Amino acid sequence: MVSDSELVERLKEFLSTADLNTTTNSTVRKHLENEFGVDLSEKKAFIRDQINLYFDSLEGNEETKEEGRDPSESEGEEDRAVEEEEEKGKGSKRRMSKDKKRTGGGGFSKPCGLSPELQAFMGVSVLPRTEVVKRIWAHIREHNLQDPANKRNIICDEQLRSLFDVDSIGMFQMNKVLSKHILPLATENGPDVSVPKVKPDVSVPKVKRQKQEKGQGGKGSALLAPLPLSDALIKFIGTGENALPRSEVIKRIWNHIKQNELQDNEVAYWPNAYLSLTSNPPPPPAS
DNA sequence: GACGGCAGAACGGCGGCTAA
DNA sequence: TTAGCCGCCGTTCTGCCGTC
Repeated sequence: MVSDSELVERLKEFLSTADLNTTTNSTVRKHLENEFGVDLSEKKAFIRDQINLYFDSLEGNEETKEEGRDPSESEGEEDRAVEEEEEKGKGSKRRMSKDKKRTGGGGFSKPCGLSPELQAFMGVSVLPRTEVVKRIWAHIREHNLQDPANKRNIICDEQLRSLFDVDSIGMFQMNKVLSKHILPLATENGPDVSVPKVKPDVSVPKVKRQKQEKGQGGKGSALLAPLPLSDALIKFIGTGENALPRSEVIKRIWNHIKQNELQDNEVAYWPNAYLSLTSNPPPPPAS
């Protein structure tokens, strides 16, 4: 087996001579696979990281070089490549993902508790969802459990059957069923009782769903949904209505501010206490 | 035709953006 | 200021489209 250090060394050598405008992660990986004569598909992430590190180090060098350069010459090949990509409207996702790289273990990287069945399978009680999926796929490949006719179908062995309770399962269904085995970790304040999101109609493709939702008011529609009002707010509104959309409440407050000339230099000096929803509103300040 | 790149499905949470 | 919306994150493979 090839060591990581050997991989990195050859990767750098290759990148230093390769045409960076045409070289991709997979061409680098294939080159290394040919060179070492081994399958590096399991090293995909590692190779990608090393390529990113290589480019990061290049950018660092470029920046230091550019300090003494004519600013008009500072637009390097990469900038032009980015501009070209933007013109084509392609690659935005990839660029965004690099630029907006998130830190911290939120989302899928958040450690989760595992069901007893999954614990038995994984050998640990806490793992991030991504790691669970990764390990299951490693198990699938190791035992050759993919349906040759349709590699998206997984033929369950005893271990997987104990998890999924079926003889075969689609790769997407697998994730769905896995969610039953991935549990929120208990916090200091007790178990995580966060309310699950209301699931959209999964029979409709995601993009179509989004378009439909936009068509029905889309963004901001939630702001138009009537919300129950506090006693103080009901008293303030003065019409007896006990539920109003948030936007309507704010509109009426602003009407009140304007009617009573409570705004000074674009800043409403209406004291917060006056708007307090837990106490009787004091009279507005005398002008 | 070969190849590269993207979309799509499934999941939950974070952070930026938006509207009033 | 605030609640909600939205995109992204990682992982897998297939199918489609564009480019050479």
